Amino acid sequence: MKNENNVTIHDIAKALNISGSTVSRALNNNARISEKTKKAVKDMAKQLGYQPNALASNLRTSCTNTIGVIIPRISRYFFSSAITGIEELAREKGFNVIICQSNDLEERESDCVQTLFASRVDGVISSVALKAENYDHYKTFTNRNIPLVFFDRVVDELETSKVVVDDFKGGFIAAEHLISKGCKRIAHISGPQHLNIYINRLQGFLKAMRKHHIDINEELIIESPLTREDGLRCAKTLLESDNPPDAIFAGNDTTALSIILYAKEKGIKIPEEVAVVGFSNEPFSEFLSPSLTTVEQSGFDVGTKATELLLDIIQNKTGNKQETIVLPVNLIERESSDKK
Amino acid sequence: MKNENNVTIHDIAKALNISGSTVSRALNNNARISEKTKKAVKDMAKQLGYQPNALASNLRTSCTNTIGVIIPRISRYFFSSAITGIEELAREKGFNVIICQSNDLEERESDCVQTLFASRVDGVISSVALKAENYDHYKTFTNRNIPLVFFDRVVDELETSKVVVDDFKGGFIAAEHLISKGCKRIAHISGPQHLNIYINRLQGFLKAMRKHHIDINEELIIESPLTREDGLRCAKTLLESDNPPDAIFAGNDTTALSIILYAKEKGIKIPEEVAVVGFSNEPFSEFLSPSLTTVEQSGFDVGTKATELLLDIIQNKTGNKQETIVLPVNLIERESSDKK
DNA sequence: TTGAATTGTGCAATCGATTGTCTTATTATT
DNA sequence: AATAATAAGACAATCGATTGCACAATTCAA
Repeated sequence: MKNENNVTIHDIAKALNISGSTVSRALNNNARISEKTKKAVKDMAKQLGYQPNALASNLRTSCTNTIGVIIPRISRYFFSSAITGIEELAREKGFNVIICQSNDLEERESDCVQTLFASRVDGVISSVALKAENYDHYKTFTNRNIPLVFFDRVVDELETSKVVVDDFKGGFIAAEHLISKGCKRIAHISGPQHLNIYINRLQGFLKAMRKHHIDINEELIIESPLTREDGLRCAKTLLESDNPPDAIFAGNDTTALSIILYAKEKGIKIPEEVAVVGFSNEPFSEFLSPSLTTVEQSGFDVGTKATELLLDIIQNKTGNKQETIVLPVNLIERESSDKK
Repeated sequence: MKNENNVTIHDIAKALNISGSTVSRALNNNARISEKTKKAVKDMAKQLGYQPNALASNLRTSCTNTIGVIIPRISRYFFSSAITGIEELAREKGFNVIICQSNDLEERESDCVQTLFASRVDGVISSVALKAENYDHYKTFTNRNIPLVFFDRVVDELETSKVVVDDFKGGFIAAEHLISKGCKRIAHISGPQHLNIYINRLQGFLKAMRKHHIDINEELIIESPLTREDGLRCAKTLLESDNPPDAIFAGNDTTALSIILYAKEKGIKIPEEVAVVGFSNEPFSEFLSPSLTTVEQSGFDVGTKATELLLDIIQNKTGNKQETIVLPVNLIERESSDKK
């Protein structure tokens, strides 16, 4: 039917016999416009079906009301829930969200930065790629004073605000839980040690071990990219050794999954022979058999908090405060560690 | 360091002592500009670190190189993989993607439409909300000739191109598989019958039953919103009846999951007492115990195909061809139906 | 009554890239 | 050599909203 929707402020102006600038000001509730005029303008706008042209406004004000998000992959539950949190708050505040996936690759991440920059986003929320070791591309934002907030996988060398979960505590309670179950030889499959989250999980783990005076066996702490495949390698290494551990704290649920599958295949009993704890509470962890004890972290909360921080910087020009917010974690006890 | 990046085509023009229009045309490879000039312009652009201002360009050309996506929820694997497919292709072709979640609610979906429309997207890819029964809000796009492509959950009353998987065949092979395993009393938990995908799954199921001359018992076909909770209700209804089925084909994996959990709790053996087949091949289905036989559908492929279609309409102005593309499905046989 | 203060609007430039039309330079045609 | 045809580039308007400044109308004080 109506094919045209090119109602501009000038159409409103013409209809009311006033100027475009007055219409603009009226719509923006500028104090210099009388209430009477404002009402007239708004009524007419509604009547004509006026839709502001964001493009024009953006060009003039050079802000796009859009925030960019860079994440490793959207299909991981933690990240998709973070996005849900980000979107919900952002939309409520009138911001659009553009999402880019790095696929955990440095090069892709660099592309994302370029894309978002070219889109003139007003701010960026990011969780860095696993395989990135150089973060210079983020300077595209920081050099231009485009607000940047990291979450979960954060980078210390970049001075920005950050939102993380309490990985240290997560590692600590996971280890303490296993200790309380009577485990003595506790292994930890740790993630890449250039990422703070894995450093913290490991440190929390070590702290619990020391607190309870349990020997820390270097051989039982291995580093892994924490993929499904490498999890299998780790499982093999640990479970087929001469002196296997009686518990494994895996750096994430995916690795814990690999261990459970491997143990099942080899007839190794979980939790009797080896107890397992993961990290993240991925949706599948509940349905595994045995179901997986894991440390829960809320992607949604992390996303929401990061957005809150970012919008504050954008709207209040608070500058990069370099705040770091730590959100709580908690242990979800399930069968995989349920030794009597 | 450099805080300013306001290099415009006019800066390039000034540096080379030519006009802005020439620079613009040179950068766009316009035929009216000599190769020599083009090279000079491009070199200077690089040298000055020129970044085109998409806002200005968008305003002038009134196309934003952005496509909008409306999905029920990003955290469902099928949809997040669809998005991965959409994004990958879209970015490759120079388009940005804005994602909105309807949370399966009609009202939210309507909001998404408004948001995307206000963002002046060049086209939209959508999978409709489960609880939507009125699709008038989509006319915001169709009335304005904004290309629209549906995927998976499509709406027949709207005349657009569509991408679906072969739900009919999926239902058919699922049922035939159960029949081949010797099941006689086969139940089907079907989804909302205003959505074609669930109609088709049911019809495929019925066809297989008829083909193999198996009685279709009305009591064994129940409709459900296919949530985790309602799955439990269905499990109860079916498994606690006087004459329970020996197989259940669930409309999705979530419902199949509920059945498996319920059966486990009640000590009902799967697949011996009741075989179960799901639909979607959600990531968790592989790890369930017993692992779940299911019909695989590639979200990635669906997303890619939908994007292909949409971009074709946008770029070639092919109009709404009302093409419907059907992608293949295949059965993944696992333990939950592995009767000997 | 006059000048100052206040209030409400209009004018016109602006954001940066695009594009129809016009101008000049070059080449081709006869 | 003269004209037509073509090529290469310049000019200026344009997209639609915003905003500094100018200006008119109204109110107020003295």
